[in-house]
Amino acid sequence: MTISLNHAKDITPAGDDYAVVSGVIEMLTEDYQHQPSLDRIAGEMGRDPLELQKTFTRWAGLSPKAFLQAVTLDHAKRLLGEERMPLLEASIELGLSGPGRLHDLFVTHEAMSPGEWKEKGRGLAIRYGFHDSPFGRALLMATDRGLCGLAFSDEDKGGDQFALEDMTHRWPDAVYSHDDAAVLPYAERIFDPERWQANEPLRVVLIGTDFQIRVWEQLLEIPVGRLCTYSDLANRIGAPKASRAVGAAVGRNPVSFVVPCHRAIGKSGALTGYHWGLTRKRAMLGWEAAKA
DNA sequence: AAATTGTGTTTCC
DNA sequence: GGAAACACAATTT
Repeated sequence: MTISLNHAKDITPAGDDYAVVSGVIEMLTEDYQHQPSLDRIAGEMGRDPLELQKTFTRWAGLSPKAFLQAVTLDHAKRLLGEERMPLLEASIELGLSGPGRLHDLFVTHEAMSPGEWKEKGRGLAIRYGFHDSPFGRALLMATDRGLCGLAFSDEDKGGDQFALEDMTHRWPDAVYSHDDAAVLPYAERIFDPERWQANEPLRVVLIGTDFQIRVWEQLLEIPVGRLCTYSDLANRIGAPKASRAVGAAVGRNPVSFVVPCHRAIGKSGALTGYHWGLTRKRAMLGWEAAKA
């Protein structure tokens, strides 16, 4: 029995779609110098070329070939290169420097310092749930004040259990309750670019140290399709030599994707690490390149 | 290209 | 408090 339903509207990947697509992405980004053909890719993965291309295109919004061009290091370098000279000035001119200004996702955020967290955090209720996303199975967490966590679950890396523990370990004193329905609106809103509107702001609660929050706020100023180096971020928070510390803070961002930690790269243009997998970071950048 | 040194912040004794 | 670990970067072999 094969699945013959053909809902063109349903973009959400089902089953092993994400596994297939991420496999392709991995292959392409590891091997982009050889510019492997579609047939070759499909052969390697034991899939039908036509079917593979359809799946990939439906999922990523661009063909494997286009993706190959879009997400190689060349792309990263080009984006960075275009911005290089005017980067500091341009970023300010675009109104990026204003405190809590508008940004691409129209996210309104409020910060919770560690002190606040310690006092009020105990007993703070966090609801969480799992939903499919363009980047695989996502774990969302929310307080009554807004979204506070977004993670991803991979079957081969511990699945839901691992993702959940990774997140709950960050705020051990909170009270957690499983409630898929409660976070569904967030899932629908976050992964639909059509709804990134000012009249539909997304409320986010940032829980972290003072330094981390400064870094995360800077991340929020990076527009879709643009990249930023760790040292740029360090400069913008007024700690030019702290790029390494910035990297560590970026990596600890609890609200993955919404706070666009995937748009931070090394100064050389190389894509550095990603908490939820480098492949997913590439996928996000490719997805955004296609939307932007 | 790889190893080395200088870094700031957080975490874990 | 101090050491070790980091999603970095600049400088040396």
